[in-house]
Amino acid sequence: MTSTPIADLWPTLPGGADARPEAAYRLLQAAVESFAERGFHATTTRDIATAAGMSPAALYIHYPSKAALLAEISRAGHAATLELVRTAAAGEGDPVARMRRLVEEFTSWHARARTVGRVVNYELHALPQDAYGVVAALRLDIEREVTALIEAGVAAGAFEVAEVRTAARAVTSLGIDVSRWYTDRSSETPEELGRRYGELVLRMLGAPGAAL
Amino acid sequence: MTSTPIADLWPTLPGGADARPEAAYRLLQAAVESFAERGFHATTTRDIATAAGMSPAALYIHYPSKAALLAEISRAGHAATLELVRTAAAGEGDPVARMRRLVEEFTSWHARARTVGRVVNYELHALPQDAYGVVAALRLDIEREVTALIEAGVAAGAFEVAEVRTAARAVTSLGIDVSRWYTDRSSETPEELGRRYGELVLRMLGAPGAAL
DNA sequence: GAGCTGACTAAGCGCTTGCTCAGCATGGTG
DNA sequence: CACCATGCTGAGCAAGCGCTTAGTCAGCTC
Repeated sequence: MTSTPIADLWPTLPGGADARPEAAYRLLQAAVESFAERGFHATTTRDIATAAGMSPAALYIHYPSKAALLAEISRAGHAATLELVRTAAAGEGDPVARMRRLVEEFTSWHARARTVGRVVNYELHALPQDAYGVVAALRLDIEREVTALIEAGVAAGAFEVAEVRTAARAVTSLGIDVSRWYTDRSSETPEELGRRYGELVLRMLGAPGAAL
Repeated sequence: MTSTPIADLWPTLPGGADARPEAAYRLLQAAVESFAERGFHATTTRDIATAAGMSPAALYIHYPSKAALLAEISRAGHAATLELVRTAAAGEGDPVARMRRLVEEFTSWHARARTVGRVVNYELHALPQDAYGVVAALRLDIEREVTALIEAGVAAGAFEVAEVRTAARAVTSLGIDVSRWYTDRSSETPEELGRRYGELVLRMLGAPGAAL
């Protein structure tokens, strides 16, 4: 049904501090797909449990509530995105090369993991307040990484932008919105899309010689 | 509470083919704000009716269902967006000038009318099937207008893009996503944001001399 | 003033929701 | 063998949902 690599976000059985039994993992997977397709409020605990091959009551053995499932998905999804952004921003090369890599991976992630991406970006309002606080902090960190990289590029004379914060918004915006519209039937692979968006963003930031 | 110019979308009493009594208008306004803030499924008919100053039963005198309210909001919002895009794309000047105006107005509309914009772009999955068909056709028309304008620019030698469809996606994507993140507390006015996004998009499309 | 209409409300129906609980099977341990 | 922890199910509860119904009332028409 879906090609989302959920396994990247939650290690299953073999070790790892937050490893979880297979049933809890199946519930996460079912919740991600239901929340992404119908939204949090339109998804019932019966939907999730049935998709995971259990009765509704079994859900409450592994998670205290439906909202806790959402919180865990949102937390892990944001943490993975921040990690991806940090790795690209702190990588090798000049600001132009690092920005290119950042956009390529940010974009292709939002295409590949679009089901997780939808939950992460469009179900924030359904999060319990304490979970929202955790997630909001992660989002701020992501924004800060992008802003800092643009500033580094400007300082190095590689970028030229009127307003760094607006440019940073535009960069993250482009990537996030991919999870809204990308589907199995899209003509480009996530990686192709990432490469093209990388080019578009470099030109947008005024990187000289970023042609085609 | 909100600064959304809902009045632009639905003429009230004085004439017009689709003029509607004040109570129906109040229900629309209340529904837009509730759907935008909490989402369609988390909004109850009691929420809407109370915000409009009526009992829940009064809603059903003016609209056949909660979903019909959403359908009307989505239809009118999409129609207004298409009109805005058509006007800008068919306006005066070369493709560069028209694209600049299109992005400026598309962006500032999504900032100004962000409550309507959120319902329009993020509650599509809650639409009844027939209403979805109408709206999907309008969305396709919007995409086609943008694509055609980019193609005109490429033909005139003013733009240079690897893939027209990808570039069109990026342009609309940037504008749509504004309705997700823009708030009262944003540091830029909708018009400032529009102007800056206009510049960013022209550079993204490879328009020569689009500096700053 | 009788008769009618359109906008509205109080009450509530039938159903679904998130979640609970008593009990059952399984398998490891003494 | 008895014991118990673990993972689960079937049945179901209280609350809240979209929507309906019967009836009220102001204002218009003749």
